[in-house]
Amino acid sequence: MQSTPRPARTRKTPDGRRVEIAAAARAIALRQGLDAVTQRAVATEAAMTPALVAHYVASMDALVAETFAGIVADELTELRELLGEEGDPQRKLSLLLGTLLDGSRHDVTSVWVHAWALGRRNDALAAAVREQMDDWQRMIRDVIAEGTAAGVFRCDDPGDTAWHVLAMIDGLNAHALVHWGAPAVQVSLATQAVEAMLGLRPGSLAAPTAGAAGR
Amino acid sequence: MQSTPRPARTRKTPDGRRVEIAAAARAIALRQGLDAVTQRAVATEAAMTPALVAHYVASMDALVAETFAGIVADELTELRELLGEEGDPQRKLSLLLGTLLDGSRHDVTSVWVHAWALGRRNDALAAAVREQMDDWQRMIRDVIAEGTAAGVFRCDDPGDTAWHVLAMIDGLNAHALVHWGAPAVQVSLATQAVEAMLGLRPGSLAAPTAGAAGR
DNA sequence: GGCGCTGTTGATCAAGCGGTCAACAACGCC
DNA sequence: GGCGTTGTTGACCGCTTGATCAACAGCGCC
Repeated sequence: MQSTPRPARTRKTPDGRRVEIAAAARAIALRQGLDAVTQRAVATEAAMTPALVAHYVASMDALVAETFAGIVADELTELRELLGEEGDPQRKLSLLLGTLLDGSRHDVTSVWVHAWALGRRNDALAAAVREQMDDWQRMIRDVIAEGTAAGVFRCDDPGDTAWHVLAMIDGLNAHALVHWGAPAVQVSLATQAVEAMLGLRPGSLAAPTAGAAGR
Repeated sequence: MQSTPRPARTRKTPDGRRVEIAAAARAIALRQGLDAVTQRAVATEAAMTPALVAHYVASMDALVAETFAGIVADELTELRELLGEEGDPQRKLSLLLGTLLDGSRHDVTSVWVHAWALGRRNDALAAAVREQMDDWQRMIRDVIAEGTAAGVFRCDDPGDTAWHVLAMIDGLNAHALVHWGAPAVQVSLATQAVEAMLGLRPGSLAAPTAGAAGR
């Protein structure tokens, strides 16, 4: 009847541990927020010792920054793949709005909001936030530029407009975190707004089979 | 040569102390962020003992919530006064966008972002956030409703549209916190978007003597 | 089958947090 | 001028955080 059955110390490869730590950090960030990514929380989640987490990570600030970057970069990749299947710029933009505003991504939005807040005291995180925001803006800018090149959109500066569209999406999602408004209304109004910014006829960006694009 | 000249204990009225504490908390929130409002930080700022802060405050969570509510409620009052002088709904809305997007309120925006993040673990703060967001939405809704009543705006649901406008403003300001984009471009695009949502002719919401409205 | 490289651990540290409490002392009242 | 009310204080407590380090022990290699 051994009271503490000796935790059966297992020995794994450094790369394996690093993967486990990253996965645990990501799970915690999505479930409880980026500020819950602490040495001990990650250690518990990954079933290891806090000291081991510290051993594999330069600093907790760095781990938080990497976790943030990983989450939002994957989200971007996912969306790029979804949009890649669509050729028409209008439908592509419509799909983008519909997907990002469908209310199924509260966890990622929470990570964004926490990152903006925590970036004030975590330089690595602040840098990662700037980098990821730039990546997202570029993606939207490319969609818009594609449309203007095809003569479908009319827009002075696709870069500026992309920033605005991104800010609108982030603002709506951040609000949804506390206000839980109906996604459908948001998509409709956002679509109106984007149509105006791109010189499109009202209604020409109608949602494509709304809700079909699962996460 | 007294080493510690005995801090000369002063005795003030409870109300006076409460005011001092509130002022210190507000200063810290605006200067360093809502998460820097700690017992010790407030005590240092207000030149008193941490224990005295604890004595006058139900809990630090409550103080943080009150500090947040005070800051953004004052901001709203200020804006209401500014808008009250203007009679025309179009110019009122234009003034609203121009003022809130002039880039001079990073400190308050930071407080908003921190509140969204911290609200997850501070129930009192979360409640205050919902309350203040509702107040802001009502203010914008009234401006829009005024315009629709006058037959100038065309809008299905002023409430929904107000939520959208507020989200857009918050998103743009949150972005400005890390992206420092040019305010002028933001105002221009936001104006286009709002015009579309209110069935206005492009250009009819042109900024009124841009930049004239000081803080 | 033993040895050593190296992954792993528990103990421990300083710092910072919110909150409590008995003791102190300023100020007004009688 | 003494006294009591009450605002104020320092010394704590328990807790959580990130980080360090000597010591331990798998696992592969010879």
